Amino acid sequence: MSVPATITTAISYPNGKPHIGHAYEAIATDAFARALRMAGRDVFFQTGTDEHGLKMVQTARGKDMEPRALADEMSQYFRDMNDQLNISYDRFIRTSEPDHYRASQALWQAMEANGDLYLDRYEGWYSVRDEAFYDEKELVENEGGEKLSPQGTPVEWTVEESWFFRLSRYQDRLLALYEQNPDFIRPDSRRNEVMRFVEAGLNDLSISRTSFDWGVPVPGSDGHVMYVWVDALTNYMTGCGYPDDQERFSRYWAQGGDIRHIIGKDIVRFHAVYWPAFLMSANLPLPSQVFGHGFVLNRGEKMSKSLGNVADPLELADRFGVDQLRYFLMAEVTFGNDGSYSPEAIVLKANSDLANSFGNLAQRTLSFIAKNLDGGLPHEAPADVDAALLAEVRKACAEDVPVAFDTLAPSVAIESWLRAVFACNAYIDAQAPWALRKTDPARMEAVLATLYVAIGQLAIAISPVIPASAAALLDQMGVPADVRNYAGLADDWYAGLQDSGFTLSPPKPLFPRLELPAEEG
RNA sequence: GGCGGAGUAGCUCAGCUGGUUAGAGCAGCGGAAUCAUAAUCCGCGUGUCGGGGGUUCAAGUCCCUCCUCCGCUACCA
Repeated sequence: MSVPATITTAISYPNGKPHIGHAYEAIATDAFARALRMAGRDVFFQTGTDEHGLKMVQTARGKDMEPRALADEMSQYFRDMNDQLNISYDRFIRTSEPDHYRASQALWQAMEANGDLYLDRYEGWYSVRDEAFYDEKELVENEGGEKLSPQGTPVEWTVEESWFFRLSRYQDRLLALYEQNPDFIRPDSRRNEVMRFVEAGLNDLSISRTSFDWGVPVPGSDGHVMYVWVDALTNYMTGCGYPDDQERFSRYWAQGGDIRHIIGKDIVRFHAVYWPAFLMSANLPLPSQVFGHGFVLNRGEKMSKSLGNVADPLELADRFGVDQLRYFLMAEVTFGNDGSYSPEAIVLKANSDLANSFGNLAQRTLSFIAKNLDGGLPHEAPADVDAALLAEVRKACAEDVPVAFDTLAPSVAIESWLRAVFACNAYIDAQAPWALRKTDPARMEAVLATLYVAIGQLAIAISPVIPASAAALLDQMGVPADVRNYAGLADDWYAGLQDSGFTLSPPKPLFPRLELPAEEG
């Protein structure tokens, strides 16, 4: 039996609608999860929304709503986005759910039992708008002598009773964790940053609030709700059955298990420092990897509401196609680096790779078979060139692509795959079955059979990235569902398909050519 | 200020512990083919590898320095 795999996105804070960054993370994680399943792994893939905290309270107040009602409404947008982008999550978690309250409180009590929590006072200049305390020296004054935060928001001297977590105790254990597990934080640039941060010394962390009540209540401490990050991070374990479902928990959140968090580079510290410290304190297993991916920029610029360049991922998916968008983001952006997108870039990439190279390869091959063999499958009679092509395709699909996905390098996976696609196009041109049709029909069939197998392999291999299109193609080709995985690449499904008397219908193009967008106004 | 990353063909980027004429994709130019979604295939790059200096028989690849961009972090009290 293979080791179970747990993989998660960060949970999204739903005080605004999803933007392309949310879509990017969901798509990447989905591709990894699908690749893991294709490798035969028992996968648990979770995403969801992080609904507590002051900002939600304030946003709700602005709309004259209750926080919970706002969370209900906004969370749905994220669920819809996931569904429309064909994200194969096993659970969409909401931190407002009862079992999550239970998990958060159990974690809290475990940390408390370990002597890591204490009650103290937190005081300082607090900005309600920023939800943050500032040092005196960070403040600026306006003309009226009123003190403002660096962001220009009003601050007031606030004294708040707060629970603290003894983060300072965990410096050495965290550093040992990073040193013993070089892949715990990836990419390396993020790992370096975190290590420097921890080496510089850790302060205890304020982990409760009394100024609002939209959160998980601190057990046995009336008036306190948990700091959002304590409750947010716990979501990963909630979905794994913590604390009540021991069987499930030991399967998906086990010591030494394969547990990966795919998150944005802006929240690496919470996942790579606070989270393992909480878990150490509670005596629970740690995740095996935290991957901080980059941001997707709009034409190289960071998206912001004031610039008016916030992209709606569903609009892009509508316009260009879900799989086209997925493919673009996975192929064009090196995972871990920032990337850039524009409608032109999406169109260019989708057309050249999907429509022209791969889609057209399938179309020209399948329609040739449908026309010239009445849809009957061509007979194999492999010559050296045929075997060489299949060996190349198989290596790409069964070795290079899975390895790249496993190291969370989708652009590398796609590069290998695309090379194999190019090889097929070169092969069909060199073999020219349209010429063989009159001169050597048997050889023509051998060439077409070779291509049929190759195209099937390619479709299987790329399905984590473009699941719907790949499935549609495999359906057209009659490739059985049970070989649509990495093990199936070694299976001789073609012979079986031929024996079954399968007939190929005239194919329809998979990826319509996209139009270059007119000037955006 | 400290630490770290990045600066390679028009564009996006590969180039591991230094070693044949510095690579890929896209775009561009020329040709072939016509089965196919006017798609495909073949051929074509005189690139100061950010500037300068150094080490070495040999540096994009190591050292120093400078410039630009980015990230993390600390601070001017």
